[in-house]
Amino acid sequence: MALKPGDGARTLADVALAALREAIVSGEIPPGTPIRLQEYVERLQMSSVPIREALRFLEQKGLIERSPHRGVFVSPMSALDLDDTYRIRLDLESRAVRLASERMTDQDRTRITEMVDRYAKASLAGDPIARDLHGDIHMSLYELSGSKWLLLLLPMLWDNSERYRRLSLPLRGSPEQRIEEHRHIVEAVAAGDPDRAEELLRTHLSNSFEAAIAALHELEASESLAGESV
Amino acid sequence: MALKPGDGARTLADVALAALREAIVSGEIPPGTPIRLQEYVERLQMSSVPIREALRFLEQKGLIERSPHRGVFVSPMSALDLDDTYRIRLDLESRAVRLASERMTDQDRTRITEMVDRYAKASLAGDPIARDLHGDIHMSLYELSGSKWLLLLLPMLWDNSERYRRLSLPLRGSPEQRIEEHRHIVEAVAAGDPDRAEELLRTHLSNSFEAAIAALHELEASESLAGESV
DNA sequence: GGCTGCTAAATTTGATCAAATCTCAAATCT
DNA sequence: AGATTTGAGATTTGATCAAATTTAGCAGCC
Repeated sequence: MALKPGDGARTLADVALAALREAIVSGEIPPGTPIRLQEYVERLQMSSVPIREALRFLEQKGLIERSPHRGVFVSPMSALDLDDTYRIRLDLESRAVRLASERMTDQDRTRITEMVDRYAKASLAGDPIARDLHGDIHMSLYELSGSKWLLLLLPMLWDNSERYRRLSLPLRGSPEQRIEEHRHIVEAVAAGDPDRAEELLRTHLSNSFEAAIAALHELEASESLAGESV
Repeated sequence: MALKPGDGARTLADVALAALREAIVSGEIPPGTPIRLQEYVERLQMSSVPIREALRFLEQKGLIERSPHRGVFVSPMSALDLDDTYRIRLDLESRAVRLASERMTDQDRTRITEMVDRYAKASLAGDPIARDLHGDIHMSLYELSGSKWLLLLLPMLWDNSERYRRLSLPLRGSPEQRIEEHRHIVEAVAAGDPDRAEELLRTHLSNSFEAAIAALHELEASESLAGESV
């Protein structure tokens, strides 16, 4: 068992949730794949109850789709879905950084600046922890918005974006530009400049989107991704 | 049991979900109230398993909040939350009607126009079914957007808005204006005019927001709503 | 040959029971 | 007296087992 209750998670359902989310986001379980209870009972070494709770959660999160009495399936990926995800994310994440820009305390400023530093260091060193730190930065911006609903909605879109982003990772060049993009966004937020923060964020997301689209097309050209119609 | 699997719902968990959602949205269970498993086991005449699954779903939907080993609580309501909800809803629902405007088929046009007619009739007759039809109209617009993610995110915001809207119902005047607002929005969407559809929608939501704010202030003046900090 | 209906296996879904955790008040210690 | 510990009751959480549903294969029929 990779994680036990106590390592941040308080219940087995939380453990199952984290494991399933990671398996889906990483692409380990490809789109369209059915998630069989028995398989994860064995793999996660727990009964089906917490796993089923985690699946209900993930259903409303948009990562899986349920067909009653037939099972749950990893949500399909497609260029349309990617486009849909990013357009909405642009709207909401813009709002988030604007709000964050207007609410920053000194403590927030030092915390998120340090976070970017750690991310930069790990990314340049090729440390795989950089992936988590990258997520932490964006999550922090969501939190700093002070909006309950942005904090609920944006992680849903983030997780879906992340599925495409991981596809594009192998194709990416050096990390310097991406580090600078994050540093500049955070600086604008820390400086309390919503206009600049929003503009930098939009550019950043657009770049990220372009990279994902390219990776996706390359992939769709060869194999055809599982595309169950809902 | 109000609903059995077969009346639209395929599983008991769906039944529990519908019942709990309605109880929360209607205000029957006030904000801050703990939802005790045993109580709903008896009330819904089912074991705790499907109820727990429904609760996980509602948690990610934003209607309840969980405290591990302590229970789940109905999410608090506040002027800030109302404001947060409506601002995001304005962004996303605007996008939805714009997209819908560009995708309407003849079949869609007749279907949603008939829906507005039924809503108008029921509303003028004081038939309580009008409430459901009102929801159906907005849900249809979400669906017609063709966006998976809007269809996932907007009902979350809708449900939360609905909690405030129900508060404001007693204070409202005649339904004629609201009927016309919906008719005009749907006409603009059916006519394929995204700009006009968006503008009418924004006005409609703003009016709805104003009514809710007024009702909320009236209420906050007297009793204090349960306000657990998250 | 192709279609229909039946049976068995696999799987999801639900019920029941047991364990773990939290709450809160009474008891003990300083 | 005030603070800390302990223990009983309530509640959530998890495991196990049973029921219901779907699916796939196969026999029988037109």
